Amino acid sequence: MSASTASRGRIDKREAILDAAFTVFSAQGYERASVQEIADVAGVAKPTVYKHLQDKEDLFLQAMAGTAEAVLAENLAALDRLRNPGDDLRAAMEEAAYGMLLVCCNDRSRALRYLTFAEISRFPDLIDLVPGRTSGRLSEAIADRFARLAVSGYLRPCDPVLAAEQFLGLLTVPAEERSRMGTRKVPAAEVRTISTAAVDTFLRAYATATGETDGGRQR
Amino acid sequence: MSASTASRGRIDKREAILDAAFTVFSAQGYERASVQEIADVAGVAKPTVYKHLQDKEDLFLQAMAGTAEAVLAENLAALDRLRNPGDDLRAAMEEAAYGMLLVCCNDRSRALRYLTFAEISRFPDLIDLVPGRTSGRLSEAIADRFARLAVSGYLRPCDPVLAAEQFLGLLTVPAEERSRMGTRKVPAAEVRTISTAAVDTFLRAYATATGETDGGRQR
DNA sequence: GGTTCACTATACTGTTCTGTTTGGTAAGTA
DNA sequence: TACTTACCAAACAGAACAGTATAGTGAACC
Repeated sequence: MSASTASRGRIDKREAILDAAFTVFSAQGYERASVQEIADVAGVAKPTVYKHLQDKEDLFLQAMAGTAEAVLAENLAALDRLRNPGDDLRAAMEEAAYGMLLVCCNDRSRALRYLTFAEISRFPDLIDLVPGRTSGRLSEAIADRFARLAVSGYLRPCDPVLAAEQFLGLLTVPAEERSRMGTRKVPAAEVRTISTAAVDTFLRAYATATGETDGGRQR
Repeated sequence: MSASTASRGRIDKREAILDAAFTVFSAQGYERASVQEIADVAGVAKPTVYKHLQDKEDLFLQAMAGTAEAVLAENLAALDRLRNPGDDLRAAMEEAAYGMLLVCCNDRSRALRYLTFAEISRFPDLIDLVPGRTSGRLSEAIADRFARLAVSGYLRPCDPVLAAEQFLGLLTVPAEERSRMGTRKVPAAEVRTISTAAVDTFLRAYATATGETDGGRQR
């Protein structure tokens, strides 16, 4: 169990390096982050990093792409609650919204967003790599759900793409505002309140009588 | 009119330096930006920069604070249209929304936002300096307007702070999504469409019969 | 036993940057 | 004329870092 014997796995060092890279990059930014520190955090020597990844840029892009993929998967999992809304559309939307907002508020997701903003001008490839695979894809997926709901008569006829973007706006902006740029941990109860309010506002604007037999009012 | 004779103003070199600093910082990021390049862009020698500003950090923070102040002023000017909504609340909101969204979409405003995200972890002071003075103050100002409108019976009773955040979400998220991280110039007509849609959704959710005698429907 | 492979630790090269210093120029004031 | 103030261009010291090279270790395989 000594340190040297712990050179257990072989190939998964690459994973450890990419994880450490995302951690260090998100804490320090691309320029300030040093490959040596990433190696230290990964528990690996610097030349090992260069054996697995081409250079610092490659390291950064791979780490970002991997994290984006993971965050998107979490969001889509939460959204899946809307695939079979059942007879209570509001309840289904609230669950999905709460799930997605929890994902958006967690540290990794926020770090990914901030890092993308930070480095987009130096790495234009990030456009397709990150927002294209997270907010963009998520927005499309929500639009798909809304289109179905409109066809089924739960929502009034509307542009589903715009509706999806607006829904995300109702959801994320209040949460982002209250997190004070990630320095304040938004408590789960507040996340719940925000997502409930987002669904309420959205349904007041988009629900049909069919979809909201309770009349679209709440509380 | 030679270059040397152009050493016209004395004190406004500071202004030129801060302007150049914001330009270079927003293009390169804090770490990558070099003081030498900022001096070149400002048309000034490097030691002159250090005569006016303490060090690179000071240079950065002053440039950010100044830009934040300017952006907030533009936003508040657009919002002022809501101070006397007149008898057509929808028209007033559309004008205010369009004005604010134009500000949010311009290059300087976007650069300010992205730079803040980028450097927030290295400069925690930015929290009070930038979002505290732009989105935060703007959100408060909108909440003030909404509170008045609710008291006057134009909007239904609601939490004005949350309503303001939601309104900003409806407005900014669709625009941000379509700008593809600032790489796509959103045409003015699309900005108009987005702001109209934001107001429409907002009023469907928040307007009273008093406020929208046309029944809250449009098109 | 010998070879290969993945790794470690350390050190080196070349570059880049900050912040300062030096020496000199031009304008404004007494 | 002498003095001050603001500026310039160039060079400097000190530090940091990317990426590579060197030398050595331990396990797996033939």
